[in-house]
Amino acid sequence: MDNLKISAAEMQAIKAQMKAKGLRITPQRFAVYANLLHRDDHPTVEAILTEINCELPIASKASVYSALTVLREVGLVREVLLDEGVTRYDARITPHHHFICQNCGAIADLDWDALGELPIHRLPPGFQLEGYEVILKGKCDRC
Amino acid sequence: MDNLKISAAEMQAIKAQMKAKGLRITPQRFAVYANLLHRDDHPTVEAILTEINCELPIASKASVYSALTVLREVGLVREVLLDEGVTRYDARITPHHHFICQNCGAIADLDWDALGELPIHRLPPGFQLEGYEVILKGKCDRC
DNA sequence: TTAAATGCAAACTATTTGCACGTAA
DNA sequence: TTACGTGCAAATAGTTTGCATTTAA
Repeated sequence: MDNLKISAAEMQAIKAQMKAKGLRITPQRFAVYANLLHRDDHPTVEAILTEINCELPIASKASVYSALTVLREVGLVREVLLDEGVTRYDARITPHHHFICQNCGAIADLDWDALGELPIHRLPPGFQLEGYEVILKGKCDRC
Repeated sequence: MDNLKISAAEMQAIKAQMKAKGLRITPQRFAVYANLLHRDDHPTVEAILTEINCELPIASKASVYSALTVLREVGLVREVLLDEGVTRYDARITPHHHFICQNCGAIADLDWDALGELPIHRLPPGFQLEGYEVILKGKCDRC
């Protein structure tokens, strides 16, 4: 059912999270969410599809899109707009920033407290701030 | 040739900028760049196309894509990844941040110095920072 | 049992490409 | 004059949709 080696306990925990959001547990949805939880490379739909179908076919592309849509709707995953033309997904929903390597394109998560509180001097009048995200660019450790 | 009312002087200035980058001046390229310089709504290709062809047809969609590609290559315009599925363009190349209204989707520029210097506590070892951009989310003045 | 999810294929949208023709320098 | 740009149409890539079939609860 799944090419990840996860304990039964963790499997239950993941399912519990999904149930708590009112989602029906299907093998496809579980595979997508579990896969996303176990990687930190902000994969595209294509990449998720390849990994979960690696050993034996489990989900179609349409189902991956569908699973991601509901998972996003209930707030278990979010999409990241860091790449041209493709949407990438992330199951890490606690606030954090992103570092993009301009050499190899790698995307690294940056803990929220790696940056201090953002000093906002002046927001245009009438604007209400609800959140922010910083995108850092440069060279990663491997480049 | 163009539905914008710009002075001959400004026209020359724009052409000079393009020539300085080694670009051949064609009506299509000029229209695209001049249009982009005169708006601040980070338009999509579709929006640019509509505006420059508003009075009389001047450019095809392929030419707008082509113009944007060269303009981007020489650094006169940049793309902004703030929207799902579409690439938006910006002729404002000096560093600035973006505010996205989560209600109406409007994208507003935020001057660089509206925010203070970003306090970077700890960057992972081996990472070299070259620049950053902040994306703020909330409600704009009209919502 | 049954409302909801899946899979497939077709539709759609954004973008790219190939090539004959036109034009800026 | 000629290398380069344009326009059109066809190709590609990412994503969405319609519908018959299957399945989780």
